[in-house]
Amino acid sequence: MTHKPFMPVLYELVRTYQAFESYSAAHIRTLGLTSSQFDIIATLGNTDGMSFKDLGEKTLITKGTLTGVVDRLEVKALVRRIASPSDGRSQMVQLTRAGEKLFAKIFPAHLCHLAQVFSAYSQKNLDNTEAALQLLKEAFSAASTNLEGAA
Amino acid sequence: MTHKPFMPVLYELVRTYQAFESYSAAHIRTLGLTSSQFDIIATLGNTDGMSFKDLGEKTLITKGTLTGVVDRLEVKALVRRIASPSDGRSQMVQLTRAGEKLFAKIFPAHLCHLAQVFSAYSQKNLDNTEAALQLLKEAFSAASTNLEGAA
DNA sequence: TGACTTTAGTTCTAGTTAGTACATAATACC
DNA sequence: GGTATTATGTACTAACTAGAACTAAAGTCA
Repeated sequence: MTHKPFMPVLYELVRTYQAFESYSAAHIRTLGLTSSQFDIIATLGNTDGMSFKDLGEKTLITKGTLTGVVDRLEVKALVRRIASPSDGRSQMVQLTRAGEKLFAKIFPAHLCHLAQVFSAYSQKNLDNTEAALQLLKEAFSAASTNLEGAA
Repeated sequence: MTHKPFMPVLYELVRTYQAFESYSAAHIRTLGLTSSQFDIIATLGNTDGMSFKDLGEKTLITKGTLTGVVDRLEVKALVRRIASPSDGRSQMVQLTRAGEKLFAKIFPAHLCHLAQVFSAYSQKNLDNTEAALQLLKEAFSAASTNLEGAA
């Protein structure tokens, strides 16, 4: 197996992700946040708050990292921690009034920034791209599962 | 503009990239390297070395980061810095004997690890995915250029 | 030749990242 | 009820990250 026809796909995946990240992060930085911080604000927006566990699952930020990101947002008074009423181990994270205000201001602005990327995309085009990515994601997921089975 | 049909595409892009990164990095870690370090070794393999500038362009690691990654590889005696003969500002980075040996050992192993992801992919499937990603990458690139023009 | 600009790499800062070890709380089982 | 296991969040480490300020070496051009 000397020929590796899948390498261009991986190359494009990485470059495309980096292009997205750099395009998105540059805008978010002008709003005074990092990508991770924006991610948290956006996930908490229009909710009553959620646990670290849920927040980590939605944003794919691991719990160790999440502690630090929430710490910094708490210093900025954009989120607060409150104890879970039902589970003594668990903390809820929710937007403060200032956090909600920031969310209402920057979330639509960022969507608008992103929309510019897709001005030339048809719905069919979007669907195709989404399907291709979904398939690839599942291929990684399946390969990971195979490894676990072997171990 | 309340409807954002492009969001699922971005969601899948991020999840797919993370699935790749986590699948790939877990394997590389068992080989004793980080993803960035592997990236450098793989890029330098089968070359006579290259400048920091070229290495940064190929791996998309920014120069400030690159200094640190190369430092750590130098401590492991896998790469060395040598002054450029033609440019007094420039340093060449090249694999040491040990670095070449490691490259010869782990690069094929990692390709093999990655190949397992694509076992169910046809060539046509690969081509479609690559084309979709390329188009998306160019859309980000075009949107970035528009911003610069506006600034 | 001398002043200005650009380029290459390093240093520094603030932040994110995964992973591991840990304390505490909840649950399961006997 | 008491013990073992599991789950939640925190603390810590090593590494990566972008960005900005800096040094030194080229290049430019008058």
